[in-house]
Amino acid sequence: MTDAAEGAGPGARRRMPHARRREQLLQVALAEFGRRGYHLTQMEHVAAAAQVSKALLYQHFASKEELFAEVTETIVAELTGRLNAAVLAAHGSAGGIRAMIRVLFDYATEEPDAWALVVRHLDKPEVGLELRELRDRLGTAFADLLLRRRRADPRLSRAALEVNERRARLLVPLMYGSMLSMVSWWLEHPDTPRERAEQMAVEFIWLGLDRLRTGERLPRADEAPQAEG
Amino acid sequence: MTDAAEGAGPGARRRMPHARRREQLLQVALAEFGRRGYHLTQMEHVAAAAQVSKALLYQHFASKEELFAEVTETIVAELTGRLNAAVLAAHGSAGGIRAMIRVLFDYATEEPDAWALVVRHLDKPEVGLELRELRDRLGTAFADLLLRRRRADPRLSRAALEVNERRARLLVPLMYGSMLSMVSWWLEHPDTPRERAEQMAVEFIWLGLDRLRTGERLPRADEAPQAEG
DNA sequence: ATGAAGTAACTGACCCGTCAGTTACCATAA
DNA sequence: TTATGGTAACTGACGGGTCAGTTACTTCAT
Repeated sequence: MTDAAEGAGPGARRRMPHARRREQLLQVALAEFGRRGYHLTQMEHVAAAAQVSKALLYQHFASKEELFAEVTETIVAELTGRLNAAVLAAHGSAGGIRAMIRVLFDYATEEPDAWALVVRHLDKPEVGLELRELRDRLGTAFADLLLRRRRADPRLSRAALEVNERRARLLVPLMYGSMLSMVSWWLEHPDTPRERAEQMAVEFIWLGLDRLRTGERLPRADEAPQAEG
Repeated sequence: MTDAAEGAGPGARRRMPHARRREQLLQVALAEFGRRGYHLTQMEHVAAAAQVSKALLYQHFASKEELFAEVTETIVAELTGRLNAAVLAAHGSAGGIRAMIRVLFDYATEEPDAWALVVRHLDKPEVGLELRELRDRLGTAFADLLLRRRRADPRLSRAALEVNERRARLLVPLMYGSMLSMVSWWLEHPDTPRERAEQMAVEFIWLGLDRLRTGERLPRADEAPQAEG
């Protein structure tokens, strides 16, 4: 992006100030890690992609792990921030769902490498942990959003609220999984219009969420329910 | 399992016939790969876990890749088989959903290492592909199940059927993602009763699926729908 | 000239895969 | 039963390639 238009001259792109170089390296590293995953990415790949020697890379980052950690931290911070902002700005839970989904589609489109890192390359156990934390943090925030109005309702007893909370927490992985899965699917099927995919996800999740407010609602009986008790 | 009770004697467990040893090695390799993922698992780990030399391992499997491929192939075949059987044996789509979810919970409980391999360790790109194929195969089968009755309905035009099909395919990643995500979440929260998690997933997905038969149904308007058009 | 930006060449460790050699087991004959 | 030879299961030790991280040196801006 910024690197070809940087130094103006034809082959004269070298000798950047420290901070700018660091930024560039982070960007390049993100792309490499995103494309190949942690283990298949070598420090030399990153250096070569930045048209720089490996040693220089090590003057900016003490180790491969540190570089990777910094990259993922950036991603997680960015994505969390976007989602939080979107959810906070949205009106009610339907708007919140639509906003979250839109953020995810946007992010996956704008930053495909970062997205790949988030959803596919969990090979580094440490990162798996971090991402699960991200999911849980988002989940909690979202459950809070859903329950905000109910919490403010003075008619609801503390016990009833707790039941609601537990239900909401159970719904979180379902929503989260559907969203991620839908985005990934859509990326692999570009012929499908994004609007359709988004709308489908919103409605699917919204209907599931509906349970939270309307209470239990079993599958219709018109189709031989479950065979066993 | 069978290895401690095998040779009877205290330290006398060695020298198995070819086929049995091969089975044991596959089992051990599955556990190792499942726990550490492909790249962090070394052939020596597998050999050591089987209380055998690395060289012997290489007499059964030509390479690390081949060993891994054989392991994953086993898993995919097993899981696909179970799911297909469950869906075929179930009555209608509600039963099908419940059956699929039950299979997934069972499998994750009985074979935690295999499960980990399926949902977490996608670091080998090749395996990621295989698993996406698995998902697509299952998705197609499931969409077929859902549409079976509609296809047999002579009143539905070919065009109407096609719309249904397209909708069904869009729903597949949503269902698939929710199911996997719910199982993974439940494994991390053992205090939640499995029945609750299962039931929640069934209802969530069932409601989402409901769209397929009832047609479009937008989120309720009681909550300031979406902000923009 | 001074120091920061940058590199080529190098080191050490790790790990896949191999090979020469050893051990347990089994068949057949004395 | 016991000796003998054949074979399949098994191992220790090492070659060879790869890759994270280092060192000693050069280039450029001010």
